[in-house]
Amino acid sequence: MLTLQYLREQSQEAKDRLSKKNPKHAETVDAVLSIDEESRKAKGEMERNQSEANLLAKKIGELMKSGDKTGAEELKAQTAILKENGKSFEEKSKQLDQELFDLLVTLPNVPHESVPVGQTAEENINVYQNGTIPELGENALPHWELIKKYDLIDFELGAKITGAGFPVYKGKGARIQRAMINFFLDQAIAAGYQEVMPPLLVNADSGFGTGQLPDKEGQMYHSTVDDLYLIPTAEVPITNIYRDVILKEEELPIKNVGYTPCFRREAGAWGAHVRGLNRLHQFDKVEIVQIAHPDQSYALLDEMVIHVKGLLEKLELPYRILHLCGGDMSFSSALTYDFETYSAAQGRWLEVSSTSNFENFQANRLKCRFKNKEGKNQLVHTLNGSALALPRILATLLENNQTPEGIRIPAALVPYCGFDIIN
RNA sequence: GGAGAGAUGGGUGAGAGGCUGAAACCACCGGUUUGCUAAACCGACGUAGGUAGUAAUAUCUACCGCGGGUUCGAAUCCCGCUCUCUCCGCCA
Repeated sequence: MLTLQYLREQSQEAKDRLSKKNPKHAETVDAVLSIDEESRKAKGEMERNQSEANLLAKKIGELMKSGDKTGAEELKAQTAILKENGKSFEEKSKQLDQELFDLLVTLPNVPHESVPVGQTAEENINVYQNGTIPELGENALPHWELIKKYDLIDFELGAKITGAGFPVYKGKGARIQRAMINFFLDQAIAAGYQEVMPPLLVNADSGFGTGQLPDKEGQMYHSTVDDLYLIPTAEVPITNIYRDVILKEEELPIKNVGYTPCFRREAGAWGAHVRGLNRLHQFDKVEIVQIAHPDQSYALLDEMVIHVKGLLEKLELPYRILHLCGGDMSFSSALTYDFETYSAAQGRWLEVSSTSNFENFQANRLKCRFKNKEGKNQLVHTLNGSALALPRILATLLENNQTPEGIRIPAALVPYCGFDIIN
């Protein structure tokens, strides 16, 4: 959620930048500002009224104590009208606040000035590419065929137990999952992240804190009996650790890493290109999260990018980094880099990480602040990135590393797997 | 699941309709003292929002788990909810 202060003080800049995401937002900004003004006026009236009532109540108290009952009764009569007015002022103010809030939550984060102009994925800018794309030849199999051939994952079995998109990993398929999780966690810990293992279900407050609610409710599994949501990413519980927290400046940056399964309904997203591991309802991901000083957040974003690059290079996978254009960015993000690996048998780039700076957009909802040098509470910046999401890494790894003898495991993973080939 | 107790500022903890935005103690911060450290003493010390001012600041409003209610006036009384603790039951 954008801060009112920013919209008031930099309304033109906000409008210009929001137009990169969608030109319609400029109108919303104007509407927000006009309601804000109205709301402040209403609050002023309400507070003056309340101030008068408080004063009278005090006087009545004094009269009662000195035994002047009739004087007290006279003043009491005067409070009736104030009370009546107070009610209507309060109602009006509440209504305006609600309107303001309802509009404010529809505004996405303001894109960073470097964000490319564009509406679709085609307009993202390829800022980096590394690794060699293997020549697989005629008989190369897509990962869903390889999975069958080597009996690594059973999609039908998962469909029987739960439904489509809930795979059952078996044998070396299960072991390589566990290996990747441990590898990714160890790499993050070595880079200075503290591991956390958060709950997999969250309440509505947490969903709001990171921006899943109220808008993207349909993307999460919802247990209505207890009003809890299955997490779509570890970002939600981990970032919400810092909800309603005032940190010390010297505690920043906070770096957390966590492995969790992620649950996504992916409503409406099913269609072409979702075979095999390309899109699942449940998948595993290691997520890195940072709570940062605003002055440092972009330097830390670069650091996160370097971390993710390191992982992909250790896995020996060809990848590229996209600087997302305004129209392709998520609601909460100010700047996002997507990492894609090239899955050679499918001949496609697959998104395996999304690494973003949210600036104070999430922090404003979370009320996560730090006490700055002037002793004032200031919103932190939040960042997060996948490091990494497993299924498409596995898909790429299987496809790119297939040989007549079997699937070669990259050296970095061998100690974690306990085997160096799947055959 | 049943019974009981509780939730107050960074922490401990008083307050039981008006003198309480909240005692006291501890921590933190600033200062005095000091060879250094410590101690002692003095002072400041919650959050959010509005208004005035370039600003330091002043002033108003709200907040004692959350949401309602009673009252001229609520941390304090009443109702609902959430959470914590203790005992019993069940249980990986």
